[in-house]
Amino acid sequence: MHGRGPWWREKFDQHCVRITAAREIVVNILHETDEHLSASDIYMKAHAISPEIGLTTIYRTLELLEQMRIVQKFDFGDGQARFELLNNPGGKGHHHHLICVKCKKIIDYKDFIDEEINCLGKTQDFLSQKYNFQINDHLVSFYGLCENCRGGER
Amino acid sequence: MHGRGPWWREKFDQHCVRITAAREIVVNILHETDEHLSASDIYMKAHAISPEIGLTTIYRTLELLEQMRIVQKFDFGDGQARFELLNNPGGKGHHHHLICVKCKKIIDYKDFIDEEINCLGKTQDFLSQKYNFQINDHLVSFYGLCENCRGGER
DNA sequence: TTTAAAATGAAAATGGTTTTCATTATTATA
DNA sequence: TATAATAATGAAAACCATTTTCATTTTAAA
Ligand SMILES: [Mn+2]
Ligand SMILES: [Mn+2]
Ligand SMILES: [Zn+2]
Ligand SMILES: [Zn+2]
Repeated sequence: MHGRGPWWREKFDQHCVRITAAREIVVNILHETDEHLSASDIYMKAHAISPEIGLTTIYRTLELLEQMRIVQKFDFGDGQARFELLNNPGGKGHHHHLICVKCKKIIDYKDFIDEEINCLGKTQDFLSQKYNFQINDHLVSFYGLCENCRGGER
Repeated sequence: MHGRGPWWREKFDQHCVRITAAREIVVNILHETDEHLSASDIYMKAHAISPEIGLTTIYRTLELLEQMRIVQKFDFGDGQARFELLNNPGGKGHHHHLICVKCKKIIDYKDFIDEEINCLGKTQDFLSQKYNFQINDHLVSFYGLCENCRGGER
């Protein structure tokens, strides 16, 4: 059942990508947080662990991890990409987002997620037929104002 | 029923924002296209009409229009923001997107949109209660590979 | 070993977007 | 109408996340 090494090893192997110290550190950082970290967030955390790691490597690693479908990249509208692990065992699992447009607070939610996925599934099947698309992913986000930011705008 | 002037006039009035030539041109450009234009797309079109308009004004106008909820800003993952009119009479109306991650082709779809909106409505009501959020918008997008880009990857 | 390929960091370049600032246009006031 | 206050504008510069370049180091293959 269990392989030897971490869950993402086989994905590295499949893609003929080497498991280096820097890459391991990046995956671990993402594994240990439940925030949506930016490249420089990750850089700072990595730097605390291993100061010789460069920001460039962080960017390159994240792109690699994205290609291997180990991480997912998001734009929450604050001017920098943010990343989170995808399909990691014991992780949050697939979820959708609730985003405050003012303070950029992000809430992961799974309420009604099954209904949503079910509904999207139908649409997805239909669209992939109609437009001859190979659909791999979807994104559902709600935008608004969080409790704190609603203050002045009632 | 009908006011005097274009449909967006009252929004400008409400926000105490002046209707200037540049702003009118930007709205008209967005009105006449069914593409998802970037700021520099709009700049080029505006420049063809009225060469003295600066790119800065395009950016400022777009931000203003976004605040007034006349346009909606999107990130489709190609490194620049793209814009489309929101709630314009005779316009496309609310729709969702199908995006090719390779060539960045964007398809507007409304298939099953009612079911989707209905489903999302429930979630939205629930979330706004649970998290005390004022939800103003949602985004639904499918990501994948279009007909052309699927070629090598079957 | 020896050799080829992959990974890395520092520095520079890139490019979309924002800021600054001086000027011009519009509106409010006298 | 004249005058003052405010808003809008464009050019240039600054900003800043991300990418590219390039020389060096690490790793795997022969
Ligand atoms: Mn999340
Ligand atoms: Mn659209
Ligand atoms: Zn907030
Ligand atoms: Zn495509």
